[in-house]
Amino acid sequence: MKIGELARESGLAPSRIRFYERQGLIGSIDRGLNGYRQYSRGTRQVLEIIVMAQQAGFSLDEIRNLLPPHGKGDWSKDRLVAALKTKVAEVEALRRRLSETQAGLEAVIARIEATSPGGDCFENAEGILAGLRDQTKTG
Amino acid sequence: MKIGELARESGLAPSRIRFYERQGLIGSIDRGLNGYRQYSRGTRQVLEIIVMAQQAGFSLDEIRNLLPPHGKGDWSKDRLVAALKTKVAEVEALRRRLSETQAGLEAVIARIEATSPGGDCFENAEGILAGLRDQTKTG
DNA sequence: CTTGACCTTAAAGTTAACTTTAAGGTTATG
DNA sequence: CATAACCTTAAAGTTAACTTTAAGGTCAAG
Repeated sequence: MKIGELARESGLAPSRIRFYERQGLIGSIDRGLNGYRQYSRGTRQVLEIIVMAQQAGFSLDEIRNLLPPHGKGDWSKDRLVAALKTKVAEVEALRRRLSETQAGLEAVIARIEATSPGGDCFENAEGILAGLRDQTKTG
Repeated sequence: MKIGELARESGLAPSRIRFYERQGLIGSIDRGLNGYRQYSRGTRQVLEIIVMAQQAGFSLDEIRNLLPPHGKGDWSKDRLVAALKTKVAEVEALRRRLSETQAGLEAVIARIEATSPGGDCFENAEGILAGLRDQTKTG
């Protein structure tokens, strides 16, 4: 399987696949006589794992450290679980912060909609500021 | 008030304040005879508003469009409310996605911890992949 | 009058995760 | 056999939001 085909199947641009190779996320694979990369079916799965991990919020750096050393197919279960748990905690924290942000924004909207139509800039500004500040401190 | 003092009060680096000026987020202000920037108290509030808006997920570009044109102190209330509502919807969507991600990660952790200690790489890999895929599609 | 803490500018550097470009070799098709 | 559609590489460009650097002016203290 050449890179173009892998690209079509995985939905990633060829440049992106080569980039992942340069970054050490996928091993440097076989080449044909012409120098073209020849991929095995497994590579597609590795790519899918990378994309999934990215969606879960892992950086490429983190993913590289989680992926098994090229050649050896062996994840350290403990390391993997630990990393996943850390990431869950991070996601959880981010989620909470977003909830606060959302509540804050909604409060600000309510506040603005309640102002008299002709209110001037800095009255509004300070109201908004106060609203946001309360929310971000409290929430 | 010179830039260093404003920086201390606002907690932002001087370079960051100058950067905001270059980006048109705060107006080009008065200069002393020596060429030093002279800030009024109001600038600090503008900076706080910028930071708050950033925390709410607005990009500097968006903030620039929300902030009143320099000199004129007048927000268009409707434009502001519309932008805030759009942002709330975006935050809401992101929050939902994070919930899914979190559930997915937790499911994957449970799955890994349930595997036999000697499971090999690609069995695990595919299980993880399947778990993540289910979650990201379903959730 | 010199030292150090400020201030000024323009321009270049940083980070992540890629993409684009330039320059060239290969393969399939009419 | 020409032409298009592939493939190769290294290097430079992209974006956001800044920071850092270089080179220099200003100001207060001793």
